[in-house]
Formats: sequence, structure tokens, C-alpha cells
Amino acid sequence: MASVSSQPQFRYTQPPSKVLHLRNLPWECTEEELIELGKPFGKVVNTKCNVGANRNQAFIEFADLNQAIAMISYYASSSEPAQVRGKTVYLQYSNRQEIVNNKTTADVAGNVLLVTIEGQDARLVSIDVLHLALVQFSDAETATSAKNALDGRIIPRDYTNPYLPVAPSAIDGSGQFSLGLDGKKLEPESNVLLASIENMQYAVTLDVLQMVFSAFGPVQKIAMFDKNGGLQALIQYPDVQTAIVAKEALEGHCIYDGGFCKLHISYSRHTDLSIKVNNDRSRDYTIPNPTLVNPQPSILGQQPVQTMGPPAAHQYNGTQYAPGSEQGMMPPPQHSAGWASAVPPMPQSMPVQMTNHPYMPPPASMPQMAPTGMMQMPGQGGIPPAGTVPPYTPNQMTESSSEQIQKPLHGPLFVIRTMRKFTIWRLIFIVVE
DNA sequence: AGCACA
Repeated sequence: MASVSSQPQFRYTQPPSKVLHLRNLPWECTEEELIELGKPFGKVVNTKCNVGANRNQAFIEFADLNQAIAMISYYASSSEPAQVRGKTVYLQYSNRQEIVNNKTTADVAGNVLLVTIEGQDARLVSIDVLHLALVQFSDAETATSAKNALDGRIIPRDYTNPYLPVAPSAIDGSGQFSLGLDGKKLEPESNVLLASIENMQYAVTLDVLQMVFSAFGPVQKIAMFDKNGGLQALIQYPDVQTAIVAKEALEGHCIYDGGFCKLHISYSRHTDLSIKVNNDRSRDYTIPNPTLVNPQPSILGQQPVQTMGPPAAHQYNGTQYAPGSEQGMMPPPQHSAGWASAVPPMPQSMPVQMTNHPYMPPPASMPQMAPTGMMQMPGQGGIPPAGTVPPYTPNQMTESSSEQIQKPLHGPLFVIRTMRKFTIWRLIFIVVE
């Protein structure tokens, strides 16, 4: 009759080894946790986790056999079992004398980094970008230090950094189709966006569009028109990069809560809109106002604080958006400083502007919500920048008109709070051979 | 809960 002890792998006692075999681990167990577990007993020189079909086994290798013995001995008599994440793990000497091949080739420091780019517009990461973000380091030390410095770090897209181009077409303005990393044709980028509004239960006014699109940079011109029974608008930014950010962030999102006024955004073929007249459908915010010395929100000559990279190529510091991605995707209030500082300070106390627009009646009962929290973007409260010229007057829709017209649940800034992150790339560095 | 990967 065969006894259990005749089966080597199930012997109750194993010959000592400086390698310990652990089982019943949580599958999330990391090598760091293994090291923590073994550290009290000696120097852990190697580990391997996520072993076995269930990935719930692991190995710990000590520098010295006595250290492994110490750990086994301790837990053999301890009232508290060894635990990882509160889960009891079972220890025994491994039937191997060392952990072999713990480091895969991907973990062995080499001089080439494999970079994985996550993000909404990862396709826009061109070779040129990678050439600067990644490469081929001359030695493993450099690559390793770069990995340590950058791995998992959130890299905000910084349009002020001339060394981080977005895509060739965005730089040379040739308007030619560029190819994505997958070889697919990309729509030529433009500083002018074409926005189509779907499910337009509420009126989308020029002010609303200006407010929403100004979240990404100065809006120079807007032209609204009807097409195919729906509303479309052209929104012009001073530069392609801003338009890219706006498009990536807003595409498919709704200006109002409840799926209303869904935006579909593409790049226009235009680069400079010809605004014949300023009215409720079209506006040129760049037209100098004689009464103002500085009519245009000062996008030139601004020197925002640069938080990373070389000096700004222009006024717009994309890094200021980065914190917003970490907390509710809300751009910080100071974001407007980059382009709208010429707009009179407009603190949080102007929700009335939000309600002055002639919204169409909502389709159903609309629970009202306090407008607090909607005005976290100073200067963007529907008041056009200082360049506004007559006959337009943003306040022409008086409170009296708003009283008899129901308003959407949230103001247009709803979309700002719910939109996509500002194209944050997360670089994941893996050192390969 | 019982010995990996290449």
C-alpha cells in the first residue's frame, strides 16, 4: 500500500531549502508582499509569485538556508499563520534549491524600452513623439532609470512643449491625411471644429457653445447653422492643438445631462472662419473692440507657469489640466488663466448667467438643481470675452424670460464635468532585451 | 492548499 510519503511532492516534511514554496496566496499577491513576508527572517534574494494554474502559489528564496529554516520554524509553531492580504498562506520548503528564471527577458534590464501608450487618442502618438519620449538608450542603466522615473507616471499632454509634437499634420498644417500608428487614415486635424448636435432637446446657443468650447482654450469664432434638420456649428481655435484637445474631450458627450444635445465633433476643412456679422448665430470674438485696449483674451504674451518641459512655445499650458483628470475630471479653476485673463474676473457668483439662456422646455419634469458647482470655471459663464461687439448683448435674455422657461437639470458645464479626460497618456515602461 | 518557466 502506497503511503503518502512515497509521493515526493506530498511528503509532509520536505528537505530544507532556502527556497520556500507558498500556496493559497491571493492572486493579486505581489513580489513586494512576498519580500515583506520573508524579510523578518532573512534576506530575500528572489521571489516568484502568481505561480501555478490558479496563480496562487509563490516562491521565496532566502540568501541563506538558515533564514528559510527560521521562517518555516516560526510559522510551524506560531499561533498566527503567515498571511498575505489577510489570507492564510501555507509554507513549506520547496523541492527546488533555487528560484530559476525569476526574471523574464522582459524584466531583465536591457537598453530598449517597450512603451505602451494608453489613452483616448493614443493613435496620435507619432513616431516623432516616441522618438522624444522613448528610446533606445545607450545603456541599460539609463533605460532603467528612465523606467523608474516614468513608469506609471501620468504624462499630461503638453501642447506648449514644442518637443512633443502631436502629429505631423498638427504641426505642419499641411492638411494632409496622416497615418495613425495602425496605418489608418486620420482625419486631417484643424483648428476649426465642426460640431453637430444630436438630440437637441434644449436650445444650444452661441453662448453655450462658447462656454463649453472655451474650456479648452480661447474660442476665436463660432458660426452656427442648420444642416439636415439639425444644428451644426463651427468653432475656431487659434491652434490645432487646442482643437484636438477639445474634440477628444467632448466627442460623443452631451452638453446637458440626460443625453441631450450630444456633440459629434469632427475637424472642419476651414482654418479661418469668415464671420460676416455678429449675431446670435455667429460671432467673431477676435474683433477688436474700440473701447477696450486689449480686446482679445490675451493669448499672446502670456507666460503661464510652466510645470514641465522646455519653455512654452505659446500661451497654453496643457499641464494645468492634469489634476482634473484625477478628481472628477474637472479642470481646475485656474485653467482659464492661460487665455482668458483679459476677461473680467468672474468668480463663482454668477449662476444667473447660466439661467439666462432661452432654453427650450425640457421634455419632462425636470428636477431642479442648485447651480452651485456649475460655475467652477471663472470667466466661462456664458459671458463672451471682452471682444464682444454690438449688437450682441449677452444679458439681453433677462431674468424675466428665464422665469417662464424651464431650464435643464444642469448647465452647459455639465459636459465639462463629464467629458473625457484631457488626453492623458500613461506611459508604461517595460525594459526588454 | 501541494512546486514555476522556456
